[in-house]
Amino acid sequence: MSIPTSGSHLTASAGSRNEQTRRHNLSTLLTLVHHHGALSRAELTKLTGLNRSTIGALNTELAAAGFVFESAALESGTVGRPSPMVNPSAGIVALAINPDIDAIEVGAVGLGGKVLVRARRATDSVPTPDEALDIALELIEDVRAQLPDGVSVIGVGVAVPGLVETSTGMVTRAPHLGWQDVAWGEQLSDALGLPVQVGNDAAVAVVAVAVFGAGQGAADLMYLNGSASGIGGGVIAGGTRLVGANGFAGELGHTLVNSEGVDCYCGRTGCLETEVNLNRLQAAAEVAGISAADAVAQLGSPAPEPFESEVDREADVLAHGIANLISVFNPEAVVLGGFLGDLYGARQERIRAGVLADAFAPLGDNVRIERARLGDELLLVGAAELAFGPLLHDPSGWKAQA
Amino acid sequence: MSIPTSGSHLTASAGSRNEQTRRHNLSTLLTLVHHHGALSRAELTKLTGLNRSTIGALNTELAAAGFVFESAALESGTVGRPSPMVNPSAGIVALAINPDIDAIEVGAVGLGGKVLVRARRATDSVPTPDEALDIALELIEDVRAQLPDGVSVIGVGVAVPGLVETSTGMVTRAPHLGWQDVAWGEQLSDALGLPVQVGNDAAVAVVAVAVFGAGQGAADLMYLNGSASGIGGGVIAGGTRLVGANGFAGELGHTLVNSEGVDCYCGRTGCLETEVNLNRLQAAAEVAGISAADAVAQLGSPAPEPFESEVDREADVLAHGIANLISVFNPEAVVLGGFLGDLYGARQERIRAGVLADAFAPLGDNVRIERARLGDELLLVGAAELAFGPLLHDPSGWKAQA
DNA sequence: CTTCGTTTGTGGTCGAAACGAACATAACCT
DNA sequence: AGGTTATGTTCGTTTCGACCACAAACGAAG
Repeated sequence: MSIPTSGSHLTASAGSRNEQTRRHNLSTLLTLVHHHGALSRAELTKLTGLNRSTIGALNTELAAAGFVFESAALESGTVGRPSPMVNPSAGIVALAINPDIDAIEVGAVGLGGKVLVRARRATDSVPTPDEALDIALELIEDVRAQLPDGVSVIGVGVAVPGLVETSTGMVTRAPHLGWQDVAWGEQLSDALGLPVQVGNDAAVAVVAVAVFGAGQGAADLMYLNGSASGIGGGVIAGGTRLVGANGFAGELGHTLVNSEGVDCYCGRTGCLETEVNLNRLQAAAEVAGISAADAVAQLGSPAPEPFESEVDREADVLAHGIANLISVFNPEAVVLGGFLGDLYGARQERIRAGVLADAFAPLGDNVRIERARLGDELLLVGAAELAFGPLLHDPSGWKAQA
Repeated sequence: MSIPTSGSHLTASAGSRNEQTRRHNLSTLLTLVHHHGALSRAELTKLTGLNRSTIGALNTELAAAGFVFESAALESGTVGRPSPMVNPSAGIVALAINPDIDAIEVGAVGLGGKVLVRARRATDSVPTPDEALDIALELIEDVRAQLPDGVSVIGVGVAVPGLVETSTGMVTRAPHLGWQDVAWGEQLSDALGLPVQVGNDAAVAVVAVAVFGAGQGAADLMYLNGSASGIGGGVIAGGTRLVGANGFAGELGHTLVNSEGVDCYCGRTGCLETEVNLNRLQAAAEVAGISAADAVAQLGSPAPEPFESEVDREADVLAHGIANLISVFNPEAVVLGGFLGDLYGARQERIRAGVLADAFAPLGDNVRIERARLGDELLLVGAAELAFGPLLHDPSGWKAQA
């Protein structure tokens, strides 16, 4: 027996130069510190397998560029010379924007993934692209004004509820916003003079979950988010987000869960999102004398029929759907956000048991099911991650700007 | 707007040494030549982006090790000095083994993916692990005897119809063979004194499809294979095989296609494999006066009821199932093998139309649906690829043995 | 309480590995 | 013969690791 080879890329192509090694190592180091938080130099040496000298040199370069700073060692209590900590610099900031149907939200996120400043403006109606752009620019001004002196904004990440062409920043189709073929990324970039990355909100969220949220550390992860507009989601497989040939992979809301179910706008019948559905939950709540607005809050406590049975039904269908997807992806963790998280909170045992009963024998046993943790910061953190991408990928290319 | 970042690994960790560059480049070159076939040095230069000098040096090293050989340039008809071709050496061979319920098959596959020699022995009953091992060893002796002098066997790849622990070569559970917790890989390795890699047959097949078969060149690919024992499959996503946390991802035969369907042994109801099923097809054939053995052959030609309707039904369900999976994976190509390939051959338009009608709007349009091409060589080529893995990953590590 | 050994880790210099640039040359077409 | 495309070789640059000297913590012995 020898080296296992699974997981290697089948399509080899790009050659590697000598200087790419440096780029890769700088990227690795900065990414580690950004995702994991402060790490000692000794820990970095162990994690990367690189030589102390090399770590030292790389570190000096990152510190000189202002991306990290060193601080005194923690009081460890162990023998030996203490190793200084390498911290992500909070002076490096990404702006995150989330235009949605009822509000525009903007945040400033520091390297390390902490949200430093937030601003939100509710809108009376669904904003047009131009309105959203104007509001976003105003909010950005507010946010930047609140940032301490000396921070440098390295870019902007946008999370849009719709299909996005990531390479151009074009919003191809955002049905809930009513946007179509809008070059929002380019317009924003022109107005700000900053690089802008645009992504789908679910795709952005799953990255946040994987890097800073409940899915931290899992290389294989499913994220399902329930909102008024349906169920979105995303998948991390082998440490990489599942993208698909056209960037549309991971439409988990449209997996079949009940052939006898309700017709879905996607043209099919009995999709997960038509069967596990916030509107249906709220409708049942109102019949039971609970206001639609309180439906989610009431999930935990005993409630009159038909609300109780509807909650049970949705929990069962959700479990069935998760089990179905587990046999496809064999994930390490399943993270539930939005009202799916609330549903799970209220029917944890029922859903867990349903998944175990339904999933292919060995797969269900080891799966970690969890609620999303980052709450309303999820999209901001994820969008910022989009903006941090180029920096993390090639720190040396950014030295000039810092 | 700037560099797109999708597809990058979220979990950075391993540092890169200077010598890894060489390993990576050698690997890239050898993999290109192995997968793509003979390439000129100039083409290699363009594909890898490396310097001519470097390509020359790498090439010399690979040739010295005996993995490739140079030959005269093709008569191109273009101006300029002709560039010599770099060919995969057929003197480097991997052995491939496929123990199945009714036969053991062994093949010798050369670098470049060509099957050089095959041997097969049918068994009267399902072979025990020991029986299978003995037969395999005999067949291997036959095969090696037929190989020309001077070829070197670099390893063995095994495709097993069951769950496999790839790191140890342990067959955890192979229900159709009735094997459980068999250290087949280790036994084989001990008997032969060669490195042995064991993999699941579907996983192995999808790699063959992606590298040498109908899915060639597709970075996002779904493969579905129909056999008497059900529907197996695998997924290539972003150029890598979908593995999952425990190596069990891609159980595509157990996605739900009909909640009102037949109970499946997996515990659920209406799985793709219970609804699109060879036995049901054969049963319908017999009622229609066609022998079970001829059922698949009759797929193309008009046939009496109820066979005709059963074929239509299975085609429709297959289309529905494919559409469902397309919305999850957004693949570039879908490849159908076994009787699914025959079914597609007979009902191509119907299945295509069904997929288009059912799939999420933009996703179905671009998908290439194809029949598997490598036929009964598929598993051998795939298993050999398993054996080639370590060599392709690190050619310099193998120089000594050549 | 001081001292000294042990442990763990940093800093700096030097050498080795690997790739790219530049120049000279070779082979093909028109 | 001239233009075009490609190879081969030498030399310089980049980058990492090995090695040696030294620093900072703990703890045991005097």
